[in-house]
Amino acid sequence: MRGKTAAPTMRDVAELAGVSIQTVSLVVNGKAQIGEATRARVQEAVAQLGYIPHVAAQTLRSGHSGNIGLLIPDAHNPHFWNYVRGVEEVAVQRNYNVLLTISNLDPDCERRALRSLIEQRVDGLVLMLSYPELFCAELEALRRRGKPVVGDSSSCSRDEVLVPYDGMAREMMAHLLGLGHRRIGLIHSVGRPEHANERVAAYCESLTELGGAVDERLIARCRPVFSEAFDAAQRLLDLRPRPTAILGICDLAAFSAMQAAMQRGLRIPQDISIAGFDDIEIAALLTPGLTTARAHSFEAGRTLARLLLDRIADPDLPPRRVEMPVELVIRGSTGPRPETDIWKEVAP
Amino acid sequence: MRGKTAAPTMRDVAELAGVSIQTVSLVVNGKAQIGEATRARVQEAVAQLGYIPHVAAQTLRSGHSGNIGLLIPDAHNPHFWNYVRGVEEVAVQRNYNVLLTISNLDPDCERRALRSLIEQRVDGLVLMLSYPELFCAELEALRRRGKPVVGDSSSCSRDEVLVPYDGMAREMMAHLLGLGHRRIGLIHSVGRPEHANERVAAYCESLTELGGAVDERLIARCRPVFSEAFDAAQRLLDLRPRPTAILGICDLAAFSAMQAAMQRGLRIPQDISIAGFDDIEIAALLTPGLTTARAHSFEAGRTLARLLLDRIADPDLPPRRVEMPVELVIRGSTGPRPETDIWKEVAP
DNA sequence: TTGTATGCGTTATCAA
DNA sequence: TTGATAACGCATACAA
Repeated sequence: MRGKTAAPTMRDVAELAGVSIQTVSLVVNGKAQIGEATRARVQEAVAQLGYIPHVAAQTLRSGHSGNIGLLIPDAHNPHFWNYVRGVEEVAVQRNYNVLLTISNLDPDCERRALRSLIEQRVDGLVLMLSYPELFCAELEALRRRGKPVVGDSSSCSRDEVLVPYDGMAREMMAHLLGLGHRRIGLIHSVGRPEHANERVAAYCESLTELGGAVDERLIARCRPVFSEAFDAAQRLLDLRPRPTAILGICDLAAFSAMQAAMQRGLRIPQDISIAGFDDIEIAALLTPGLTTARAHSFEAGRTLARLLLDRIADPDLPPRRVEMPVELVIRGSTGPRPETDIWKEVAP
Repeated sequence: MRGKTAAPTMRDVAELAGVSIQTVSLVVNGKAQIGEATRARVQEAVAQLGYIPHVAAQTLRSGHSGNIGLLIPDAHNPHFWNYVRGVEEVAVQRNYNVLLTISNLDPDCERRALRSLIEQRVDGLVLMLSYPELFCAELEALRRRGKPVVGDSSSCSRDEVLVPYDGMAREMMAHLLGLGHRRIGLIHSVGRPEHANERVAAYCESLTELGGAVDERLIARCRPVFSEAFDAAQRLLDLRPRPTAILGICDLAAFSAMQAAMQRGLRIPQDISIAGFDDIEIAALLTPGLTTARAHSFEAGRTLARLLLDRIADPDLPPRRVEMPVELVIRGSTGPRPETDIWKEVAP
């Protein structure tokens, strides 16, 4: 009794109910008017056999799979899980499944992930590509085949969700500058140097607009791994004069800065201010709470899914572009530049 | 030029290369020795057309889909994302894809999720069911059809990964009792009352073994949502005598307790000790670091995937059961019971 | 080594 | 309203 029992098919149901396969199909899909007696017999047979439709067969025949593909770059960052939650929620509401792939910021991973989504003939894709320039051919092929793609601005899709990191970064810098900070460290912990460059640009421009020059040493570059961001924070804290504020390229980077600062006995925000981007859930749970710029990632995920599913439903829809609002969340981790400034600490 | 172009099939490749479909199949799958010239022609045709195999057709024909299903209960808890990361990593290594579903601790969601995984004819399932008793029929049907299922102990699967919450809870209680704590609050924030009952039992037994009685008011029950856990913590902190320690049923619950305590100006651990379970990444990032019992969830996810894929590869393997180690992680959030005990605060 | 034929489970087209 | 039949893209058994 260990042998595999094949799953029942429509044929089995049809035989048991004494009808044709076509009738079963119509009943199961509710496609046509079926005599009450027949419908009941079929439904009973379905229940009795435990019949469950075979999606692969449906896909092969009908050309649509009921699955959408989702590719995220980094499974360590809660920010991206929020996207996943949003996409999944909307997909399920509309009777779609989500095929999740994670590129881990690696080009080969990303290629394999994208390819496997295409092999699966997903009905559409939500892509957050780290290496979009590598996949122009694939994306073009998807377009030709009528498979919609949505994503952030890097995905060159017809529909897109814009998270205005540029404006968010400017407001954040205005906040810090308004508190009197001038030596502001930036932890640029990203998958590749080009990432988040609008945030870096806003950082630089905000500083130069005040007449200052950008001190390159204040920009600490590293990979998006906690340990590296922590080291980057240490390097910033070692600078003399020490920065009076540190801005993380994301909340995770800001956390590592908070921890590095606290380990040195620095008080936040009395001795040093720290801020990040994204507003992942724990930003509010830290002590002090982390000042950040909200990326609305859950809502962005929901929106991405909606854009995608709407386009799947109607390919002729005009292109849409949804811009998330800029929203600074000021919490306890930022405060005025210390009166007793750190200049004093400069070694002779 | 907006019309959909159908994806090329093996037939197209065969025509372009001037060979039969069978030859294309052999080349693509590397199944047999093919003449060098023929192989080259086929590969060129594949590249030229951008041919990508159609998984649904392969599934239909071969009976296996190359996908495994994963069901997690709660997308808000990083603990479960660690499982996802682990499962995904191993799956990708072995050329499987992951179909992710989230039940959100809701029975209907869970039913729909499980059903859709079955419809997809996934080759196996990693299930973390919240309502296993509702799905006995489905699980039995999967078993009959040779679709392996792995999961935690609730899934009644042949292979399983055991996270010894019982032992973890006992060690945690020993740690707290050893620090002198006797009035220990427990935040039981779970999807349904039965969940985590081994932890509750260990809590109660550890206390009674010392001769004390369990004060039911010290067990604060709520749903696994941050706001509710926070309220539960408030209730515990309102008790007089106030507990000298609070144990969260998971790190997230412990966080809310930390925040509630800090908002009242209580110092951790001088005034109150706080501990949790799981050791999610941020536990180490908080100030103070959170004492917790490591659930090894990433490694557990990897193990689950390995068990599943091994069984898919060889259904006759003997059943396996992997038990994760008990590992307490003592950080700064727990300390000796305050000398100045809170008894003093008792209202007359 | 390569080609031909059949069927996987379903849907769609056509007849009845 | 219902039934028979073809076709979706691929893999496999078998023949050449």
